[in-house]
Amino acid sequence: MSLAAKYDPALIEDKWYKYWLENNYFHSEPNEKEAYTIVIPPPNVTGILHMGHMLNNTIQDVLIRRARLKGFNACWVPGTDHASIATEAKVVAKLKSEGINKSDLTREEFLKHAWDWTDKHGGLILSQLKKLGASCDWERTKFTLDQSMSESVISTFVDLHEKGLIYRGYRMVNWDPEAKTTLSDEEVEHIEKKGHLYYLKYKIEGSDESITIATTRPETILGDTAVCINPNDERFTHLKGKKVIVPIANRVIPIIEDEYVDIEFGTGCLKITPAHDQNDKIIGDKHKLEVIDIFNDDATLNSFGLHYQGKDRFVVRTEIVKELEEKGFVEKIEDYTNKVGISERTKAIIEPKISVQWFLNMEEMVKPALKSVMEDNEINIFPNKFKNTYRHWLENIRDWNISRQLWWGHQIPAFFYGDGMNDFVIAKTIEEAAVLASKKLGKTVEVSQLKQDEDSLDTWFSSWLWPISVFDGINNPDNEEINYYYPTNDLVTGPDIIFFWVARMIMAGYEFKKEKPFKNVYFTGIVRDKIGRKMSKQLGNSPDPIELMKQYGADGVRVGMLLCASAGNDIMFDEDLCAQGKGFANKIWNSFRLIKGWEIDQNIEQPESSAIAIEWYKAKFQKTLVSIDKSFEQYRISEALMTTYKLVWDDFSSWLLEMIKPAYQKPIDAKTYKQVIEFMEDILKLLHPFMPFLSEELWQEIESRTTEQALIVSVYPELTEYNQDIITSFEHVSEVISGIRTIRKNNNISFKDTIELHIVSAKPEHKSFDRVVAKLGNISAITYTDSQVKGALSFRVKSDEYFVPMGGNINVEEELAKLSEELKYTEGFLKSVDKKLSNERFVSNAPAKVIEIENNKRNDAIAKIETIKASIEALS
RNA sequence: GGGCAAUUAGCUCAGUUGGUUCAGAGCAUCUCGUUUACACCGAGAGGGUCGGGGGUUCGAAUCCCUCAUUGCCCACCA
Repeated sequence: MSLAAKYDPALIEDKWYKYWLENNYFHSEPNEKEAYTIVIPPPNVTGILHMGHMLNNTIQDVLIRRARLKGFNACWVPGTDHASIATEAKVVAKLKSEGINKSDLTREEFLKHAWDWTDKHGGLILSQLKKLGASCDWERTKFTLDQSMSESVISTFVDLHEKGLIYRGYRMVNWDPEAKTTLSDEEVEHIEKKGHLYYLKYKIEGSDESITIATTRPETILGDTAVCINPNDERFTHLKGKKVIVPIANRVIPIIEDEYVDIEFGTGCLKITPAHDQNDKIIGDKHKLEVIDIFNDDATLNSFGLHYQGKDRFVVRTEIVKELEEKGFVEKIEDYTNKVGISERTKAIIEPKISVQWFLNMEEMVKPALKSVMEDNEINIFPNKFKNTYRHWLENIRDWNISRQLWWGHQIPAFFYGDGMNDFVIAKTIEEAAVLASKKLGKTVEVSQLKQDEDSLDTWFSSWLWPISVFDGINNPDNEEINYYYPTNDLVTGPDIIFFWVARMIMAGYEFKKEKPFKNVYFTGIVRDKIGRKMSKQLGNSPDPIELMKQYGADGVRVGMLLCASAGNDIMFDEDLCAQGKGFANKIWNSFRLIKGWEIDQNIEQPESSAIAIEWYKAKFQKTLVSIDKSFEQYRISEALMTTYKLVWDDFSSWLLEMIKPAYQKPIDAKTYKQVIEFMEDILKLLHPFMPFLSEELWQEIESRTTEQALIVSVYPELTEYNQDIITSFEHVSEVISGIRTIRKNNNISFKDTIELHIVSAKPEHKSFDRVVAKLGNISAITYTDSQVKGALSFRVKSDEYFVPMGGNINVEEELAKLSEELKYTEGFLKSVDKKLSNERFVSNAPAKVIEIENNKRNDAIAKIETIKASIEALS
């Protein structure tokens, strides 16, 4: 059967993916082998594949496939995350487009819509991963809202509450007015925003005097309950104990003193709005100030907003400034840039808001998580630099606000029997809650008298259990699977979720399993475009991975991604690299085509050149194998790929195949052929993790295989001792061949014309490669001589000299010029080495080894100078 | 405001304890080549005072100081 001249991925990718699935190669069950486990960072259930996923999952698949080949029981657990706020926002938007308001629906009705949406769009991303070739154990696919996953979440909530770590608190939290929910501190991003600093005059009560405060948020004056000065500020000493009148609202509020106020900033005078600013809240609490909340949940003004009631905060800002100006309360307005918090998900500007929320006390939980990473090296973080980030966050951690005013998620298992803030019990079910409540109150409480908390839990409160809960290790703590697969081996994810997810998984691991969740964390870079911008929908600079795969093949895109994914750096993605990946696939394909096209003759002897070529390649392959292993150990995956790339392209295709290639239309000897096929097979094994489709295709093309013999479940090449001398020897030889090619090129000698080669060498130690040199240089005869050849072209490798006789038909001047330049360079080199060696301090301080090296350099240079001089003489 | 990282060829990056092969790789560029696997090819070539400046050392891309630029993280200054 003949192969097409070009590799066409479209023809084979689906075929092999189906084949792998049908034979259940991705599936893992606990057995006697050592486990190698990765849990996928679960993508949003309704999300679609983007370049970040591509990178992330390609790396995971590389690791998993490699582990499988290396004989581990490889298990890659896939799944999706319900992504409460993101998904709920999508559903709300969709309903809105249909004219339905969330507020008009009951919780049950809304959830019905959300599940419909999830069923319709959910899982798309998983099928996209299949296109990429991801060898996940699909039978294990989990969703964070699955029954068992939800039970895990609820039971850990109950557990933490029993331990006294979960509490309800009336606090200032981050409020997202668009999603109408609170957010954890981690879900708030800070961006710089241009705005203004407004200087507003407040009249002193019973006086004509006024005091000027500076604010960036003039609309909040309606919630002011004090004006604060620094007690040490002499400018305001006379105002101590007085009261001021809030403009427009005309409320009378006190002037208070607190050293918090920076005398230097603004006017040195600060308005206090405890309901809408974190710091003001603290000061307010300290001075027992009244709290006036002027906003509704959507950040429109409420009745405290007076005639601005019902209008949006930013509309009010503009309008109130106008009114203040008209009424003469504005002293001046300056341009001012400050940081504002925005919601990570909805991008809405965060409103600090005081409300009752659920919190998890992190103080104790942080300790084992810190220790395992920073002290015990139980968990390794790559790249190392993220350890600092990790530590800093954990050391400064604050309690985690885990409640969200959302419906899509795990409803908090708190059941209220009364209206009081603490009139609740925590239980896994409402029935259990009734029992508990009865006990607590000393009277029978019916299920019907209980009302469950409306709030849901933060999405991360479920995903932090992921490595445990996917193996049902919360509900069923001692089951076979959790014992076998946990702790997992590698976690591959982006550094942007180090706090959200990674740190919390580590905490959960120690809290609920008393054991780390994974041994290694590998943080990929963030995928950027080739000019360094983060990929985003808004910029439209993110290619569609599915389209890319159509264009370059999944293997091509995988290679393209990995080539630019150098460890520890952001990824500057350039589509050209996928083209390179595709080109590489084609190269491999054609190497195989060449081999496959040979006719085999059982009766011919193996040529000498082939025998030595094979010996050399064996050594080279082994050496490369060591280097690849080393790269993987350090998660230098792009390096491992590049090493493989060069092995295949340069060593295997350009050198080995050229060396053993039979003459045109001549057969190849059986011995060489057999060996080359084995080499090809080993190469396919190395390539498989990177390029699973192409490698499996060629593997099966070599000969027909049983299902047990598929490449995906074959055995990785073993490390053996190798001959370094032959590698060194060949390095010399390849320079010789290169020299011959240069001579041919510079003198327009066609490759079809044979030439002769004379060698002057004191120690002809590379003789064993002479047949190879002859073949690749198209040389009719190689002769060793003692003296320079007259009328010949020459070149030198180390201290050996090579002559191509031209029957005197050469440009003597040109040759002389070349030689004298080489001489000049070598003499200069010798001079510098001599200088070094004549430096007493160098000779007395440098280690013996270094001095020996310098001496060798010196001797080589001297020998070379002699040969060049001899050549010059021979020419002139 | 604090911290971390980066700065090496046109681009993306290696360069492990300072000392063979320390100035490298891949891509791109240029020249030549329709040699019988592959033009998604082959052969060859050019290209960097290792961000600037100082210092330590016999010796620095590598260690120290300083400046500059960029990126990221953290932080309640109105």
